Amino acid sequence: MARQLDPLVRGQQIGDLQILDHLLAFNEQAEVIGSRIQAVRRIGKEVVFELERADHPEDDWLLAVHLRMTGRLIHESGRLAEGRGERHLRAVLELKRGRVLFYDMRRFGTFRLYRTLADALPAGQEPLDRSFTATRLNSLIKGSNTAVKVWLLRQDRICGIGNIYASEILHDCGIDPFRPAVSLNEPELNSLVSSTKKILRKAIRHCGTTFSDFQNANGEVGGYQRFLRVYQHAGEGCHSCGTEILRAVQAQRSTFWCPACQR
DNA sequence: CTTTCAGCCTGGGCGC
DNA sequence: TGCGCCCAGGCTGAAA
Repeated sequence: MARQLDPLVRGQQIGDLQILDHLLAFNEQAEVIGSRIQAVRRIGKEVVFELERADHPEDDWLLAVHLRMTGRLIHESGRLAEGRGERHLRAVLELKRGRVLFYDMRRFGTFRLYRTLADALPAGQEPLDRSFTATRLNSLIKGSNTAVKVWLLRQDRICGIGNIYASEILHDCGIDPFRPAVSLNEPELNSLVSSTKKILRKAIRHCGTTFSDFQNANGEVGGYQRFLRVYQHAGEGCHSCGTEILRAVQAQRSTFWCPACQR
């Protein structure tokens, strides 16, 4: 989403920011209006608009949008999209040319203004950085007995892995989601790192996963769902071995796995 | 420190 | 048609 928004809004001045949903609890519109969007990028799980303010060019403030479950940012130039209506429209970012609309059915999404880049950076390791290695993963796990699937969702350790990809990553590297994180040996840590990078890169390449209402910046659906091997495939045969895919609940989230492939 | 749980919201889908 | 339940790319705070 950040990748698609960037060329559409880069360099444009923010004319207005309308917060339509009080649950967003964002009241720093005055700080944002009038600044220029230098770039849009992803930091952790947030879509971040890097801002440049004419009166304080040395500051690099950042408007960060966390989409949570159902949030989406849709760019529109010219007339309003037909059919979409105002139903779940929560905020509008008015630009010189066009606007960015924030829709969020479940209203879990957040807007935040960071005053420094350091404030915007999450505590967890960025999994697509070169610095994410088996050695680094081992030191992050640091003896944790937490089930590896649950551990992968800890944003203060690794940032950016969500519930779909946690299951997909573990299936890809053949690791049982219930294994304590600390129990992984060196070859397993290595393959977990490479599967994490492989699955996340592929998902980004295909613009994410659509199974209900996810859309990208152009209001189009993602394309990764056809690559899902276990997520929401309970009861079907494993793509690799034919064994029935199982579903269980770990930490109030669904886990999907193949009991034969994943040890 | 850990794990579990309710809660935040809205809606789709299912069985009765 | 309605009702109750389960489920949903996330995360927080309280309790155990």
